[in-house]
Amino acid sequence: MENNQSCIRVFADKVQIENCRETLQANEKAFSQLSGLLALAGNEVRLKILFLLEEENELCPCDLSDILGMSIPAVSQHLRKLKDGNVIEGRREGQTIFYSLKQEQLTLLRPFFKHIINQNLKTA
Amino acid sequence: MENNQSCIRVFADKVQIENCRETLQANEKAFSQLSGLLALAGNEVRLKILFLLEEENELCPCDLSDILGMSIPAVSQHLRKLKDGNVIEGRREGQTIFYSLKQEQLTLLRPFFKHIINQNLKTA
DNA sequence: GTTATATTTAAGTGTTTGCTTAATTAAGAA
DNA sequence: TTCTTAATTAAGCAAACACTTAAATATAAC
Repeated sequence: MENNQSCIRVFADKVQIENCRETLQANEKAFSQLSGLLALAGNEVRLKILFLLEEENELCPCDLSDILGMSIPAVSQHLRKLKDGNVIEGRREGQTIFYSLKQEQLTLLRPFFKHIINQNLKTA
Repeated sequence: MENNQSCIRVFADKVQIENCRETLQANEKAFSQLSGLLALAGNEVRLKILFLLEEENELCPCDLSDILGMSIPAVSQHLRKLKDGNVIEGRREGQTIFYSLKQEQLTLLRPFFKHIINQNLKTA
């Protein structure tokens, strides 16, 4: 945005624009956090993982690899992102690590799961 | 996944895994569509645009550029993605194009907007 | 100890993303 | 028509993504 060729519209509502700017600023943190979560869920593989964890309660990378038909490292890297994003957590049992959804983000995620189920009902 | 070194766990629940596979397959379309929408909303700039359109009803690329503090082409490209994703639509008025949310996807989007507002209340 | 299993991490790579600047299209005003 | 404004499109590019294969880590079994 070097060359500010901003199209200063004649009819631009300066007050409205200023209000919007303030709203964004006031919610800065919320936008950043929420978009982060949505970006995580915005990957089809990760969305499936989240959905499966909701349905099955907990699953290990090995199972997910089988279910999703993709390599273990690929799954593991997705799980790491979800863990870093505070969406899932792992519990060790011997050599196996069981991942599950963290309660924290569930409020936001549940509508997605419901939506998927609903779509299914529509098709049926 | 050439070299199927799949860790066939001793305790793996084959029935569970098969059920999961079927669930994924049955909802294939829903996963692809929903992850597409979430990927759109998973970009901070686009999330802000969607939020602003909800609040202000409609806005033009020029206004959004001012509000977001980014170049018009950058905004325009985000709008295009949202339009291609069937999330927003444009209405021409002279040289100006006003974008607004499409009713269609609003059911899924509204919880996000509410969440942002709620976060704000918490902070205040 | 050695070996096997479950998982993670690291390095490499092709693809996608999101911006930039410049060119183009579209409508209105002179 | 020419000029200005609003918006889009195109080309280029750095950064992020999502996989791959190979190496490393961690626990359990022998």
